[in-house]
Amino acid sequence: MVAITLPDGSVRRYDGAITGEKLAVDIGPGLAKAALAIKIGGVMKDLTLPINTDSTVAIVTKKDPDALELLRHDAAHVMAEAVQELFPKTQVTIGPSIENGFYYDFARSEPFSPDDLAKIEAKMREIVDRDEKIVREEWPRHEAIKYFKGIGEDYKAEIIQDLPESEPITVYKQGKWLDLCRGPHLPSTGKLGKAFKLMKLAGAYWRGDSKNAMLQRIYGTAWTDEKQLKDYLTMLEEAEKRDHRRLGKEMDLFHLQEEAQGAVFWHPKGWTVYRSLQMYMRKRLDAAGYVEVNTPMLVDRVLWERSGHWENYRQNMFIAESEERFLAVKPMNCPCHVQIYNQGIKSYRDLPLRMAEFGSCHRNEASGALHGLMRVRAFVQDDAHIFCTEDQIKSETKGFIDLLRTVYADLGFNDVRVLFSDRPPVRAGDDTIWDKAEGALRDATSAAGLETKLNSGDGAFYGPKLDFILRDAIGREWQCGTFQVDFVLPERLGAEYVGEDGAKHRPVMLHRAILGSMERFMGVLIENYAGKFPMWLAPLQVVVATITSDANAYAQDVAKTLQKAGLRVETDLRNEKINYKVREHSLAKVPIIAVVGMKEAEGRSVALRRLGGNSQEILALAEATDRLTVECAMPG
RNA sequence: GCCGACGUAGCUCAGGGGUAGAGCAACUGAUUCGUAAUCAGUAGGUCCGCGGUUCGAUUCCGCGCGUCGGCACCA
Repeated sequence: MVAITLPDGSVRRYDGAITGEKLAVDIGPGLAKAALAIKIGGVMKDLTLPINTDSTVAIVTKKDPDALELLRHDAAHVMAEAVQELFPKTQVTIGPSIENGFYYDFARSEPFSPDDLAKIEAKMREIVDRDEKIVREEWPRHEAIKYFKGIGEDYKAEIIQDLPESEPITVYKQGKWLDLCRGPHLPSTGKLGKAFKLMKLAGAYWRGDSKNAMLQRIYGTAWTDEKQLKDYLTMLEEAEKRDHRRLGKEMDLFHLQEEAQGAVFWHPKGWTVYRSLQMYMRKRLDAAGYVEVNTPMLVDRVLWERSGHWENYRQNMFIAESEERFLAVKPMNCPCHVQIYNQGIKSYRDLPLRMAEFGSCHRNEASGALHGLMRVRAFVQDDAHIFCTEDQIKSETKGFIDLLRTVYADLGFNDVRVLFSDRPPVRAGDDTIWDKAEGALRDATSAAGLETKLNSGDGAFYGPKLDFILRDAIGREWQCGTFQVDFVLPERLGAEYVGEDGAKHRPVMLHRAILGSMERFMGVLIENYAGKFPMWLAPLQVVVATITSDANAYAQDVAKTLQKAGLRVETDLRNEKINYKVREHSLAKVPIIAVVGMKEAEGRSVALRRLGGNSQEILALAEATDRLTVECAMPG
């Protein structure tokens, strides 16, 4: 007797083993048709798997959110079959489901062309129409290796060889085609449906290692129905519209050019936003008890040797030479901050010392890594180092987390995730120090009530760290803030303080940034707001636009009044219709258009039109000035 | 760095072995208008760079540079 418990709590009993397929038929013909897989004890399995022990199960249909993963994995298989039908000498390697879709990596001597994607997609639709049954088989390991080697699938043979002995070797057949796969899969290719689309071609290293061969990856997206597919494609279009590189050009914020790869030319408007952001940060840092410093960009190699950067990070440092001295352009500010700390004798009464710098750093990033503002070679960190005692780690960690949350909230980000990275394989400092550092950070985060996810082995070479990842308006994640506990650098660079006991002690250094890189954060802000900055950040806050040239003098008066109140204002006195002006400044994302015609001039008023709205508010000039001043005030 | 695609006016893009094209923007003139494009005209090019093939290359081929999409990297 096998007792099967269904999600509604009802129990069905069978004499022998039962498959999900039969179970679904038993429950009803509708379900039988819709069934894609079965969850046994919450684990997704094939519908054809015999169940011979008492189990709690659920039939999975496309309504189940987990069905998407199954569907996408099948899409990868169907694509692989299509590719091998069209391009017989291609080897298949791996093809998982991923967020929003799937990919498959192929090994083939000739590259796929973008035109091939359309052919492959058409072939995939044929395979779906064929509605081939998908059948699972378990093969003896040696036979499987022999088989895959025999048909020239060396990568598959390698995968099998590396699978643990305990793992059964399973093969899924769909029609004449088969693939090594752990499963589970849909019952037939027809169940995939046609809400998929091949998206792009890319290179990818075998097993993700740059020492290995480069394979050809084809990415696709797949959904349970056409509407979802269409929504996803629309979302991509929207994301493209808010791409910071595009908006940077459209809004005249900045540009990049090849003579300064990975470095930003900030235009007046972009720099206005940048400066506003920086002024805001200074205000927050002042309030949180930081002091600000500024340190050299070019520093002799000997300091980097002492700090450990020369050993651990030289490849990414720009080097300069002068009078037989080797200088490095600083990739980080920490060693310089320790130099300031080391001037004079520090007492425990000086701690914690919170030393901030908008530090201009250069890192020689791989050319292929560069990406607009998001990944640059020259950038400014909102960096700071907190020198403190071990006892102060907890309260300083908490203080930092509070500050970070405030800043993110002010900038419109409320969804923040935190990763805890522990010791990396290559590191400075011995294990006792690492035990201490990791322990201290762990204690501090739990004391601050911070939930973290472990990111094993990803710490900085001098200490464990927290990474703060925020989610933007369209759901994308950006790693911005960081917090690192460091017992190593103070030691290497000889930082000390005199304790209450009169003896010398080592301070702990907490490296921390909230925005991370100013450049990158600007990119994140542009994309998050789609260029429609909040008033206090907007490069231009008000345009005073005239209806007729008779109002020009008054418009200039209005502009001057608003400017005196500290607002960023321009006038538009051009001989154009008001429609034209409204359209142009709306497209330029100016938050307020103050329209003035003769009526306003005579009554000393303005007609305010807000970005995104289509109504006007007529206010006396003095009142408009007061209100706008309040609205444009920086938070904090 | 690796794989692939791309590089044409300020911008977005079309074109193609034989004098280089559009829209928007710019400039000039007319229009003085009440909340998302007034009309007319003018000007604008090393078709990324260097080589090669060709009577002739912006177009075809090779190399280089850059950009884009991924991969790897991101202390």
